[in-house]
Amino acid sequence: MAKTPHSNAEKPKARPRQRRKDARPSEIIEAAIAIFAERGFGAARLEDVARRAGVAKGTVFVYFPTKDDLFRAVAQTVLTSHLERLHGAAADLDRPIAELVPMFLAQAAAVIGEGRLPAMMRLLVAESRQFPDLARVWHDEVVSKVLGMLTLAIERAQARGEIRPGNARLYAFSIMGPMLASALFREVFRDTAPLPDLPELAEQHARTILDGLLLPDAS
Amino acid sequence: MAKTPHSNAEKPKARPRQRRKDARPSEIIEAAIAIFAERGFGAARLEDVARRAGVAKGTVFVYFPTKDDLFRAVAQTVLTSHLERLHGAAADLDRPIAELVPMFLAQAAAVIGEGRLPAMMRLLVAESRQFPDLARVWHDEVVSKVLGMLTLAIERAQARGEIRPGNARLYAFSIMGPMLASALFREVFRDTAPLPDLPELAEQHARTILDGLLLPDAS
DNA sequence: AACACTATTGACCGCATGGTCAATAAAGAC
DNA sequence: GTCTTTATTGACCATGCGGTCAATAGTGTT
Repeated sequence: MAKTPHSNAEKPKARPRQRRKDARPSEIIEAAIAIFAERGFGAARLEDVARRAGVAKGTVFVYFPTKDDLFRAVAQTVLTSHLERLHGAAADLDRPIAELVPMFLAQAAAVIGEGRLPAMMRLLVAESRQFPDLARVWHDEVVSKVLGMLTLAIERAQARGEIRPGNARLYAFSIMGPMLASALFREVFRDTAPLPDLPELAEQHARTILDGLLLPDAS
Repeated sequence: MAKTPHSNAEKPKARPRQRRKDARPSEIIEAAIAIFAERGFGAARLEDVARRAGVAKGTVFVYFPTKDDLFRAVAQTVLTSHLERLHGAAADLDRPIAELVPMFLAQAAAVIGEGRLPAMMRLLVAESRQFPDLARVWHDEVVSKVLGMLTLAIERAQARGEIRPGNARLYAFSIMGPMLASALFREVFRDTAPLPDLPELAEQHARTILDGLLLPDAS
């Protein structure tokens, strides 16, 4: 961990102090998201968060009494930012499953591809033991809801005779699983492996799930 | 983090010292796997690892100069223990895909359900940024190989006209994704949600992937 | 301009824990 | 039994970082 030789050729700017009580929390949270995503919760230093937020270390503690509290705030922020998008998709569960699945997966690809959800997933996976309450909240607010929506849509389609009988919840796993897996894949192997193209995966997986891999036997 | 009131009604046994140079490393690694799995790398204390291995803290450092080294040893151990099983499965890539996929998924369900691979996955996901070299090794030794085998099997089946054309690597994601996702799901939500039954998922997902969700239109 | 209020600061503290090492005692040689 | 070797120990050190707080300086008020 060699440290830059400390060349004080120029001081770090000493920007004049500013008072912006109400802008601070979100700025600090934003910085924390970046730092946590980069180093993980345990290895992240609050001083780095502070610097990134353009603030002194003490200021962080003014708004978040504890590192844990900051992490909770981060999780909560990312969560709510995604909840809104989720509510939007709650409509049209009764459309034909052959339309719904591709839409669903394309949507998932978009969310995963752009936002900070994958990084948050990584953090939650990493810290689920240290913060079981956060795991629970995310489960109840996101995972369970998404899974529930999908399951419901599937059951309705089954009732309509569109798709095969079978455990609807497991079908939901079949549908979502590859998207989640590839989201984490991208996080973990970002610099190591060729990353799967999300929209392409979404599109092909939708077709696969609906029609199956097998070609009709032409023999 | 209240500490037990330190009732020294009985000392921790003071077991007589033993010298077993060659048995130590594996014992320590075993203990480390347990502790890391339980608390994560960052939060794990080497003293706990030592106690669990029935050894003094200093002894750990005799065999593993650094906490990082211990983690690497842990990752390496779990890796090799799974590599053997992998080689076994390398055979029969040319069997009909309709047999291969269910076998593959059932195998995956078994490995995930019993061993310490899910915990190791969690650790790797968590620490992939701190230990990019480990991420790379796991990718090259496990992920890439599994994906490669599957991809190859799929391409051959395509050449035989068994299954649809399409990006074989993404097909591999479609096949494995749900198993990986549910492995992590179980790790993260172990105490929070009803856990999907792995063999059942494997079996149903195999059928879904092969035949698709849609029923032939009987209208 | 003087003042009051308080957001902000950064030097400081304490603790937890990774890491060291001189002392100790098992195990074997004789 | 005595001696040698060295695996093992646990008290100890050093450091990094979470967390505190008296001092400081924006900002609005008069």
